[in-house]
Amino acid sequence: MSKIAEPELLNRLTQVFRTHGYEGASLSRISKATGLQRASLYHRFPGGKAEMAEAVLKRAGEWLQAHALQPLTESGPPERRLRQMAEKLDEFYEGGRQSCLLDALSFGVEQGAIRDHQRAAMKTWVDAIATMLRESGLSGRTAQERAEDAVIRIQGSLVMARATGDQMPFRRTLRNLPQELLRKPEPARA
Amino acid sequence: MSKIAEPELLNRLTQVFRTHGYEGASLSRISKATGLQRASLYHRFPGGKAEMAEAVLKRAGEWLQAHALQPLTESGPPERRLRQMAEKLDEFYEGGRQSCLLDALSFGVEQGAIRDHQRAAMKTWVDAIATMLRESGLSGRTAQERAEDAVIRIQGSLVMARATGDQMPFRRTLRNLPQELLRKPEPARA
DNA sequence: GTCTATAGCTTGATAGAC
DNA sequence: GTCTATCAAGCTATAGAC
Repeated sequence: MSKIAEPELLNRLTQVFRTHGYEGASLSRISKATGLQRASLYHRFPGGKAEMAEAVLKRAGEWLQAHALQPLTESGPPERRLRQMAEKLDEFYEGGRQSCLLDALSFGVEQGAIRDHQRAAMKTWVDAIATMLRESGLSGRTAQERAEDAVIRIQGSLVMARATGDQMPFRRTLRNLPQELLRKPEPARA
Repeated sequence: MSKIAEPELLNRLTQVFRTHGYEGASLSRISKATGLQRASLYHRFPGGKAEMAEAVLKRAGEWLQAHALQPLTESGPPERRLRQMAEKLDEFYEGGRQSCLLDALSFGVEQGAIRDHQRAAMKTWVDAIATMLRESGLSGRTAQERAEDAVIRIQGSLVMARATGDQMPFRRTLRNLPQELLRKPEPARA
């Protein structure tokens, strides 16, 4: 009878996929984490595990867009906007304790809707930062490369945090991000 | 009768773990990739999949040490040594087409020997770069942070390459690494 | 909308022949 | 050292009661 609220259900699903990856996110684990039996999960997600992963990716993308990327489009000093993004990312990844779904779901997933969604999410993220950097006066190419660098550093520091159990590199990366992205471009070397 | 050579066996095992992660590396897939039946695999690795993963990690660590990190300790200009490391990493990760085991095996693996091995490997890698940067005149703290940054960027660019299918960010990261690591430290801002 | 029960396949792992 | 055959447990997914 009582229906578990969708947001909380997705939160718990997200947690499982982040921690165990796609193949490791068995229905047993999902069932235990959500408190729903297998059949109930299939009622909510007729497409099974793949649909659950898609829903989780979709929701994460929406959260990131609404909370981390949206501030980039607002007014105010560029550095401040980037700090707001960093703040939200720190929250999203729980200071480095949580993995990124774009990484966790990149193993053991055949090409299909999930992979398409991942690719699009990565592009959206990079584009949002690049657009903002261009508006701050950087050239198109520099903006694009630095935006990619930003996402690369975030992803890499999450990998390192997971491998070492140390959150410091992730937090330092977030802290330094605004200055690194906005620093004056150096002229090409001889 | 005929025994498959250990190096080639480990090559194929590595390939499977890199592509599918730990849980996705099923014995069926491993069997198909190596041409050995389940029972034969258990003859080589009595500890089963966990022992295979450990062997693969051990070998990858040795390769990295011998080919990518060892040049850092040799004589010659620091930038040249770093370029040699980058060259070997490009080879190791096949220009970004291959994942890092430290990432692939960080999902769905409980704490134990594999995790210990990962943590140690990450530390060895960072330390080798940091030592080299200190010898090049950077302060201990700057050297440590930049070494962490280097590994972070490599890992992150591999994640991005996998998510987008584009190798360019990975190659650019490797190309810029030497200059980024050796650049003159900026004085702290007001 | 949730449940129990179950189908059918795949998993990691083992026994024993050659 | 490799194989075939097999096991119990796990897996995803479904049927049908409430």
